[in-house]
Amino acid sequence: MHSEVVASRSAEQRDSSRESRNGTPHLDAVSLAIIEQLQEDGRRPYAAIGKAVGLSEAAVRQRVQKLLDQGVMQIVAVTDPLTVGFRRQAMVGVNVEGDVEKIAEALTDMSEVEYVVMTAGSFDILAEIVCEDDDHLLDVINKRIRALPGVRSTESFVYLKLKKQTYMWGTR
Amino acid sequence: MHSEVVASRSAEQRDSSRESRNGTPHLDAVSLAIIEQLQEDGRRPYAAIGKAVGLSEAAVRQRVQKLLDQGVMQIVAVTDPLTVGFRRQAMVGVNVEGDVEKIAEALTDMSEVEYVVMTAGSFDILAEIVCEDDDHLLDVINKRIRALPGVRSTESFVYLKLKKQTYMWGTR
DNA sequence: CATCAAGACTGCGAAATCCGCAGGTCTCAG
DNA sequence: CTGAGACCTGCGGATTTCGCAGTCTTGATG
Repeated sequence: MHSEVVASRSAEQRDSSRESRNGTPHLDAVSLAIIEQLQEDGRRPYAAIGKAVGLSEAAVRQRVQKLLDQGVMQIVAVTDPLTVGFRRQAMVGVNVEGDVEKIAEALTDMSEVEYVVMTAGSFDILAEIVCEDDDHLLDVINKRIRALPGVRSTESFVYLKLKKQTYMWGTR
Repeated sequence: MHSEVVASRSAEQRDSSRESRNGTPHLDAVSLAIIEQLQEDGRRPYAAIGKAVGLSEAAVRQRVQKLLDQGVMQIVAVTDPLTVGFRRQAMVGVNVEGDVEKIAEALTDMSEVEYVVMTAGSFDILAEIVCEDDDHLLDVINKRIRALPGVRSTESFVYLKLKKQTYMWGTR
């Protein structure tokens, strides 16, 4: 039993503050294991996590706090907005001429936009938007997004039904 | 201060177990407020939530437990897999001939697939996949997804950079 | 080589939180 | 009128969280 992550301490343990080239903090195996635990249950007690990854309660607590502070992970409640009820949701593919980053930034600033990712392929950006109703959705897409200078075209995919939503990478 | 959700108790308070036509439980204003609290911080103590929404600690605890049991929400750690490091991620649009639901089901069963949604528009399904590396990604898209009987075509959008990821609907 | 600073872990009380459970209230059905 | 169901509050006891002091290792410095 006890699938501990031994990690032998003298190894690359000490470098969880080192930065990799893209500016994001390096994560060792123990932190990954902690994240996995919290992907299963965001409220799992530190002591239980510690037992699972082979660390003391206090150490886990310090690591989790750092991961949160660094923005590497967040512990939140997630729902399917459609299930919750009164919303319209859609994915919007955007084509940009000029500075893609700038458009992505503009989308990020919209409160209706939950998710923005820059992609390779026939869209430059994918953005997920959550709205009150059809009118609101229409307004955001046509009046706000298409109006951004540099947006060449958009294509919308209105959500009909969410079938899966997990956060379990690493756990396999 | 104290943005309490009064809810007057005699009103539509008593029906949080009633089902709306699509089989999902009805949520009253108080449960929504609780979810909002947990969208800000998934580990917020029940007593603090109770103070914010005007309920006792025990009542909040019971409601949260029920929301989790019903699958209306989950409390989890979320990260950007790309930030965490060693992964390739992509959104795949799928066109189906025949039973869309069945294909969606098949995608749901794949561990690399994190997110599946049925949509209206030029794709029938959007699926987000998380992979170890390019080989793995290629394998999943070409060998596994395209091989499903009923999949007419797919189009992939490889993630370059995640710009935004929030869970704050309702909080605005 | 001795020393010092930084980073990470452990141990440990005190304070806060979580948890189960025993009522109490209200509503609806019979 | 009565019972069942749903939801709420209050309350101890068990757990967990929290802050902090102390230890150990690593790496830089004189």
